[in-house]
Amino acid sequence: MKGRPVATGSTPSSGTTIYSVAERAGVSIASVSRVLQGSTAVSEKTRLRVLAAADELKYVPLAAARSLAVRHHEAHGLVLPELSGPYYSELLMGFESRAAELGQSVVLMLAEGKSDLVRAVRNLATRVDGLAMLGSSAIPDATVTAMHGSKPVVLIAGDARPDIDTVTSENTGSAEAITSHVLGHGRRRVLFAGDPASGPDVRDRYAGFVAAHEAAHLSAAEPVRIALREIDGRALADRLLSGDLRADALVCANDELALAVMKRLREGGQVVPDDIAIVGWDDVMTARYVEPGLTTVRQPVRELGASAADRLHQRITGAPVGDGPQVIPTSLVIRSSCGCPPEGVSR
Amino acid sequence: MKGRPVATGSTPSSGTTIYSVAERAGVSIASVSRVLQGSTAVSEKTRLRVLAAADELKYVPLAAARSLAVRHHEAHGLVLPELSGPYYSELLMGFESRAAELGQSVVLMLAEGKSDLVRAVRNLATRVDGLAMLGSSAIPDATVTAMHGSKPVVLIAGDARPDIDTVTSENTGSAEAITSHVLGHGRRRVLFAGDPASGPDVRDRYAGFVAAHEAAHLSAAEPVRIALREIDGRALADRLLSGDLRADALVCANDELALAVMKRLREGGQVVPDDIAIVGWDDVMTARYVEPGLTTVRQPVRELGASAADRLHQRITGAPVGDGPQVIPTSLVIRSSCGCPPEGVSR
DNA sequence: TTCATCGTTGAAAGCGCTTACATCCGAGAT
DNA sequence: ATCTCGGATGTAAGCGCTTTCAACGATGAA
Repeated sequence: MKGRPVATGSTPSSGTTIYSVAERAGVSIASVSRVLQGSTAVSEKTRLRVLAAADELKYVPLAAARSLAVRHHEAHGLVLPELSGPYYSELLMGFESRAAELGQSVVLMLAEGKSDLVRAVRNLATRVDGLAMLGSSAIPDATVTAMHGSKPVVLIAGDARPDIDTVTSENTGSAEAITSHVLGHGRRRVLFAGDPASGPDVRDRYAGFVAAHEAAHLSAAEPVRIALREIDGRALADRLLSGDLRADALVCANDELALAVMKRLREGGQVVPDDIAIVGWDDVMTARYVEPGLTTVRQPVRELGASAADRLHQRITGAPVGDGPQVIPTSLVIRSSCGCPPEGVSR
Repeated sequence: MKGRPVATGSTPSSGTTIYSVAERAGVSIASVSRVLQGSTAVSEKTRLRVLAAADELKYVPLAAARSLAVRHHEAHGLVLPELSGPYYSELLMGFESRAAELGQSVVLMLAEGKSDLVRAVRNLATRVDGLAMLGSSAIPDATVTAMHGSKPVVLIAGDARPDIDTVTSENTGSAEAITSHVLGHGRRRVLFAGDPASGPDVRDRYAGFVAAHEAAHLSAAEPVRIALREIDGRALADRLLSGDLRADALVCANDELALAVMKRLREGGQVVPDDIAIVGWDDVMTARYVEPGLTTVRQPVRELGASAADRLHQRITGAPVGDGPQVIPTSLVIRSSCGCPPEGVSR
């Protein structure tokens, strides 16, 4: 027997190592490891003894030690800009649950407030087998490029780069659809709210907006370049109210913005959709609670997250992977803020 | 020189170990480790050489190896039931950002959908220094008890147990305040919606509800024991509409419920607050968008999360800690669903 | 009875890092 | 010039686990 200090037994589960289990079962640590890994070649007898011992001691192998030995972590990293609103939460839920199914832990990091992001990400990378990150402007390209090459990386809702895996939801098509829908209501002075430069999502949505106009032989207005928060929406509404900006319809790059505009506009005496139609993106909870209900594009964000976890895992394990970016379809949900009669059905 | 296989240099940052750095700097790995730990006793000269080498190689120590050597992980575990709605997201944001400030990674786990939760948690525990978990019924007591004793555990919004650290937001007092407020509007048939058995939060809120009645020499109705989701709210509204239940005011255990009830009631022709007053809990985004605005209790959830991270870290490092459960104050935000005139101010 | 074979098992070598501990060397004291 | 002391550095022993490799019976064949 090796003259090795052994757990005192004072602490229940912490401090119990593979040595304790081996001792208790009367076998070598190699055997313990073997049965716990479900490995080959262990007699049924020792199998049982070890299992019993492990069970009594509530033994769970220390992740760090295992990682060191097997040279991977059984963990996925996820970096998101922040977590307000339903979008990222849903994404995270999808990601976590799929990762868990794959036996992977997830270590999460929020970019917001980190002063040295690439340092933080690089540090995160030392404890996971691969990274999924959101491809928005909140996470600079340099950050992802810095990681790529050393560990598998998948970009969520990011730009399709030939060298990096991407999962994204369909944007241009649904943008074209929702814009056409608005145009179909006879609106002719329609504005797009959101900054195409803020990320691929918004950029593609604006592209769809333009495409819809072209399809109708109309010319699309320049985007109103603002951020997507409530405060920006209020500001936009004020410009509309003051006549600084004119429009009979507004395609907003997300619901938060759309909702904020709508509220302020109504406070200012405008009526939606009669005076101005408004549509958004995401189908947040509030969208179906406001009056009129907000017409919007629903993204299966949860699936997006799950896809990201899947793709990442495939890259890590070296499984065969389809090549192009994976795109998840979206759907239009029609309510009445676009000009449709109330009780409109989603289609 | 040790006859040790050294990184090939083919992969940029992965594969660079402390050995590569040492070699490049022309020093021993001990020295490298020393300067990277900011340890004592390194000459300025080697310091610089090592720093330079590490920088060129983009070296970051492998977390697992370090963990194994120093016997801790520099990571906090967090287990939440799920992530829908703003409550958990906010909590998570607060937790993550404080943890990051403390130099801790956070590994997240969602209870929802895990078939063997205690196994999952026990596994999680092998890669973190301590665990924070939400003290709701979604996470059975057995789970937390299983961990407690082996690693530091802090319960969020859980029952104050003498043996376990708890951070929680104030419930009973604000419940009493909001209930009194409703009573103050002359309502006499007020119902509480939510199941006190579903967790300490709801239980304490109901306690406050009762206390408010007692203070007014009224007798409090039994709680309407339902879950806190939209669907439950709709069902409740239907019972109200059908006359199965009668009330002139409703204190809901969260906003999601309140909002759902309110919407359905109005669809059914009731007017809020004239026919029935409704108040909720959490101050979600929708609460200020609906008509009438929802009177509710705002919890500083983010702070709650940060507190949890703090407390956990104190326990892990063995820092001195105040003893009782830490409770975060809440505030009433008065809008008009309670019967106050529109443009009510929060107080 | 002897030998080859195969299934089981343990010894031991790492995985990459930290950290006593020993060693070395130059500076100040005598 | 010799001795002592202390700062800087290297050596090596782990941290807890996996996994190769060799050793060990026991078994069936010859």
